[in-house]
Amino acid sequence: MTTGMPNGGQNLLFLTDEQLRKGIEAMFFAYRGFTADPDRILSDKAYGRAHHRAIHFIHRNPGTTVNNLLAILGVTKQSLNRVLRTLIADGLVSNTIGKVDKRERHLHLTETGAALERALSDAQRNRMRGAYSAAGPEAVAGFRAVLEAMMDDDMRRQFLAMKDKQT
Amino acid sequence: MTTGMPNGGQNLLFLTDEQLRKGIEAMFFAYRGFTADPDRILSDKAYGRAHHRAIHFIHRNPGTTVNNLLAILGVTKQSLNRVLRTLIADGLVSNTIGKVDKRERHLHLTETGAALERALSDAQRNRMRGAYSAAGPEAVAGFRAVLEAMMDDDMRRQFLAMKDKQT
DNA sequence: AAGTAATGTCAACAAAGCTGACATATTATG
DNA sequence: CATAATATGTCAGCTTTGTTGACATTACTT
Repeated sequence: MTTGMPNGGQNLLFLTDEQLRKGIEAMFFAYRGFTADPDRILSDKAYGRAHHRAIHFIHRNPGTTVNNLLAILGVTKQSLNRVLRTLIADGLVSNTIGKVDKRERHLHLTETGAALERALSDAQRNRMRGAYSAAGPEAVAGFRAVLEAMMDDDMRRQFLAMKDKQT
Repeated sequence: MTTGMPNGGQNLLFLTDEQLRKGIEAMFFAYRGFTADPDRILSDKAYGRAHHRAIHFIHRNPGTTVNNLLAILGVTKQSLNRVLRTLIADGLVSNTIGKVDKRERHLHLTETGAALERALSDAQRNRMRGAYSAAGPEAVAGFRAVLEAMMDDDMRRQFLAMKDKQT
């Protein structure tokens, strides 16, 4: 509103420890809300948050390789494999050998997988939509700006790369 | 951005599924950054994120009872007890019998506990401060508004109650 | 042909959540 | 006062999801 300038000096006046602490607590409580709806859906189906993340990013990056997914999720291949194995066995994810490089496996959601993805993301988007419209459009821009600035550099690159791909 | 008015109708136009999805992903990646620094500190000391949360909220609510802490953290008493037991055994948290109700135990950080709390929250505040000043003061207000709107009602009440207590 | 890369898998372990059962004080209530 | 409810602690067992380390297979690169 006021200046819009990247003026380091003035801003610091507002960043008391108390304010920063409230920001920290807001992240904590909000993240709980953020994951609550999908968690409820998943608990019926013997899947957990790890499955949700895999499904989400396979949906976002159809045909992604395992290695790419590992980089996005930031877990070990053993950990991801455990999740992926059940999703493939249950017919939610398909695994096709790469045409150019046959070592790679390209991951896609099946119809069933896409249906679960829709259920999960509908729930999560509903919450996000509610928060966005309660807070107003200016708030949304601020929200996104702070979150983006909070990421590690690597993650921000990942995040922005996905944006460029599919916006 | 555009108008600045609390116009409900227009806003919905901007809330495309894609935009909502980007918000969801921003939360995911930002939360990783948010916890990264404390996690690094804790991994040296055989403590985890659960210990961090307990320490944080005991610091914020000195003298809190176990039941109150359970409500804030949203875990079972068995789970909290495991964490609390080690913190007390290690001399980071003290446990005093209530004066008015002798069933209650009031929790405080010891000197050692407060020192660890400071290390942890310094790291986390530094990240938060960086994000805030990168994003600017308007963004901060928006960030907080969206996060608050994203919480479950119970959690929002907890969150605001702590604000009122110690701002 | 040898080395590197991508993937998968086994085993063992740890953190942190859960349920259920039960014990001990202490307080509240009929 | 006797009984019920509350606050806390603890044991045991189980689940999810992360970790290391080792090793195999296939395919690409040099």
